Amino acid sequence: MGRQPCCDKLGVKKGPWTAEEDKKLINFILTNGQCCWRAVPKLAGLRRCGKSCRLRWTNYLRPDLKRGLLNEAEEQLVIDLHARLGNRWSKIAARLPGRTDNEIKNHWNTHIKKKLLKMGIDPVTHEPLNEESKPTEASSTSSSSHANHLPESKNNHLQSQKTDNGIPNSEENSSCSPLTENCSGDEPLMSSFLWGNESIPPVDGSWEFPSDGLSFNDNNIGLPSWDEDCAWLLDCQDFGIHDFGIDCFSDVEVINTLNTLEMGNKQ
DNA sequence: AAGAGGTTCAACCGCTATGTT
DNA sequence: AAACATAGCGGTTGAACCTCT
Repeated sequence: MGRQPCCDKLGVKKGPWTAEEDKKLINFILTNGQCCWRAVPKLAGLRRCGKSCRLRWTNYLRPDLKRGLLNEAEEQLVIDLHARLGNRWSKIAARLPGRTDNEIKNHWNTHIKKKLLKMGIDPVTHEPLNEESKPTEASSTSSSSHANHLPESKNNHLQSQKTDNGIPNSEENSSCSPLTENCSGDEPLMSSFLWGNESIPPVDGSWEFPSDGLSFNDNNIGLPSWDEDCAWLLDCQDFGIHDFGIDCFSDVEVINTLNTLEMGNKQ
């Protein structure tokens, strides 16, 4: 059809990003905001495809990203949402603040799939693998009644309940499932930070990022969305690792970003 | 200690959806 | 309405890392 490639293949670098490239991209986006990814590489002085820049930013450099493995509450939420939405990773990720679709997809394929299989649950249909499948020893520690928790999935998987705007109504069904019941878990600090004393992840609107741009939790910092106004970011120019727009983000966001940058600098 | 095999995850690719002209 | 441009999504890949023998 003669459609142009997303970028000029000649002279476009591929493969892992260097700390220097990361810095350039971060600096550019903090200065100019997210717009026109196709133009970003040129303007930011990167020999990368715009697509690659977008991916790097959304999956790794965004200041609001959480790092590390999903905790059990998040994992359970992913399972529940997957039961309703299927492999719509971006939709699932939209319900988990600070997590990316890529991260969730990877976690699903490497951890959750196996976990479900071990429990005798088909990770695709969320139904028991066979009528008489019995949970293994290991799985019985997680749940002895996981099947009871999943039936809702069956129908919703094919015909997910959606609100008027297309967002599935998970709130009303987000009952604490067997896995979640175990979520006292490995990361009590993280869990308590994320969900407070709740065993159910808060899937309320205040945590949601609008699809048209990042809007940090305005309940606590009252920042404009990135699309509304990026002027507040201008002071972040020429940042060093330790002056990365500290005031702009919540503590965790700042820590995440600093960690990201510092990790990058070690490469 | 070292090699083999398995696992993880960042990044890429191709496709689709949506917006613009 | 058609053609094109761009953003975003989901599947796949491959290098780095880990574990086992």
